[in-house]
Amino acid sequence: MTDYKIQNVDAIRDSAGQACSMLKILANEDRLMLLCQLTQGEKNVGELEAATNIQQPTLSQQLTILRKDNIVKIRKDGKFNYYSIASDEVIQVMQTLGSLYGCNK
Amino acid sequence: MTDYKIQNVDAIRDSAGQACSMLKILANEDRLMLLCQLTQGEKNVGELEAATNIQQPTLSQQLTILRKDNIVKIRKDGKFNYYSIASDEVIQVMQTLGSLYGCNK
DNA sequence: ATAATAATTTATAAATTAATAATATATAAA
DNA sequence: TTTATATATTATTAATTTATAAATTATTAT
Repeated sequence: MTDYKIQNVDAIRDSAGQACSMLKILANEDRLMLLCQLTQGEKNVGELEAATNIQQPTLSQQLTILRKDNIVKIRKDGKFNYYSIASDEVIQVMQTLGSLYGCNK
Repeated sequence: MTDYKIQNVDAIRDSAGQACSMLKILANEDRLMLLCQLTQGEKNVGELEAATNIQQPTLSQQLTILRKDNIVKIRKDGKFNYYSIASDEVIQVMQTLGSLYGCNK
């Protein structure tokens, strides 16, 4: 190839890396469905199950992934576990996606 | 679980599906780097290689994926292939990501 | 024609993610 | 304290994605 000017490739890759780890988590239909629901506010697992038709163990699994990456936070109340979105970045991306695909309507 | 009201789950899943197929393509560090570059305008493969340090066959492979999903379009000029972003949705998402992580600066 | 440059394609192994089923834990009600 | 409900965890297999290397095509210049 010809010689072109190289400018702060590492900085760009670093940004891309950060954005990418978030996108990898969003890039799953179940998780996206769950986050869609949570953009409307806190919901417990049963509510999420009813709103998404995702079977319970799968749902719990995906919530665990979201929890571990600090995308959502949990609040326990009796035998119910309530989830809500914890990441401002995710809220913003979900907003953009919602306006493009209507997935948070 | 308790019984909750179910409303248009299928419609939401459909939206999530669409958004998800786009996110799956963005959720790769190399592809994201390339799209970052292309938000600045059309670039040929050599320029993309220099700007990203992605080795050429990998780069070509990822561009093929982006092309097949109509995320980018190609313009051939002599022995150079110029790429640019073809999807308005992707432009919007990249813009949001750029404002959050600075990856299109 | 031959060589050089720009880019793509193909193949394969390794790694990651998703799908599914079974089991376990925690809280509350009977 | 047994039972039911809500939720989480673990294990296993299947599928998808990524990484890497080798070979090929296309265009231009010599």
